[in-house]
Amino acid sequence: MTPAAKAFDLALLFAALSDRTRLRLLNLMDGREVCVCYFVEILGQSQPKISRHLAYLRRAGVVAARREGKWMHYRIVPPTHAGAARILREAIEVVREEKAMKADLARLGKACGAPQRSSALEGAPLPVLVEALGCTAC
Amino acid sequence: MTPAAKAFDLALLFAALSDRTRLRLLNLMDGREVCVCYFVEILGQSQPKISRHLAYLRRAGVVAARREGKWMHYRIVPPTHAGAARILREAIEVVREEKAMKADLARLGKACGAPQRSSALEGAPLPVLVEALGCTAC
DNA sequence: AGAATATATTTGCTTTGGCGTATACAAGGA
DNA sequence: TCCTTGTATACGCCAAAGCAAATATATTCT
Repeated sequence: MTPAAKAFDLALLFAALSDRTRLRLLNLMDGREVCVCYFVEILGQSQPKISRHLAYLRRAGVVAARREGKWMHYRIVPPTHAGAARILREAIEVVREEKAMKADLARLGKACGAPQRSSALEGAPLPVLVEALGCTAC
Repeated sequence: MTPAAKAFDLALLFAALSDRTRLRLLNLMDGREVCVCYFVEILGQSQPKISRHLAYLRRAGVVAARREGKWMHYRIVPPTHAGAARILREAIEVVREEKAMKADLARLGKACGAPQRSSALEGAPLPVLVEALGCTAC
């Protein structure tokens, strides 16, 4: 059996990708670890809604969470299934081309580097590039 | 606006790919136009179920149908959205590696070239490579 | 300990989607 | 025209999923 033929439900991965909010979250997490408060601020959607979609992605094995004090950081964890990993990468690359997705990333950049951070984000830990993290899951 | 940034709902494409039966259908249609009766025979599932999933794929813009007498032939139609087309191709290539998908294709080959075709398929039109069709949608 | 903050989960509701069964439609043959 | 065959759709049911609002949990601060 080829390594790519393991018991992995690809349909489940596609289900995880089949929601616009989740695609936006993945786009924001591409290459960096992000704190929940940024998602809420940038997507402009309710905190429970964001949390629910993050939980969905976590159950699907697509993201992992790390707690730091009262903050939760989420990052993408590439599936061990080689084909699934290819699909996930391709999905994110394609999605990134959308105007709305670029706008999300721009807002993330602004929220971080802002001269005066948004009041809702005072004290929030900045997103960190995943390469800079200890490789807990790589 | 880049050509890849058109109003195309990628989440909808992923939803179309998020069902195992639909992935099996797409795998069988990869590169060829197939008659519904083969799907029923090879997947071993009820004809209404097959038809419903084909209708779903058609609504999602992923496949097109062609009538020939009482037979309906389905084929994949690559989305005009370049990114969507890449994702669809990648999905099919990954899915094809699964053992069960290879078995489906083997059964399709056998059902066509069989010395005595299965009784359920007597008279059914053979699948045809898409390159051999008039390019009605390419 | 008590209050405040960040996040997660539950509840109740609505929509979507999958299935089996029954039925409708379309085309060809007798 | 009737009958058969291939395919599509309608119906009824149930599970999953999306949402908003409320509540629970975890952590820090005072």
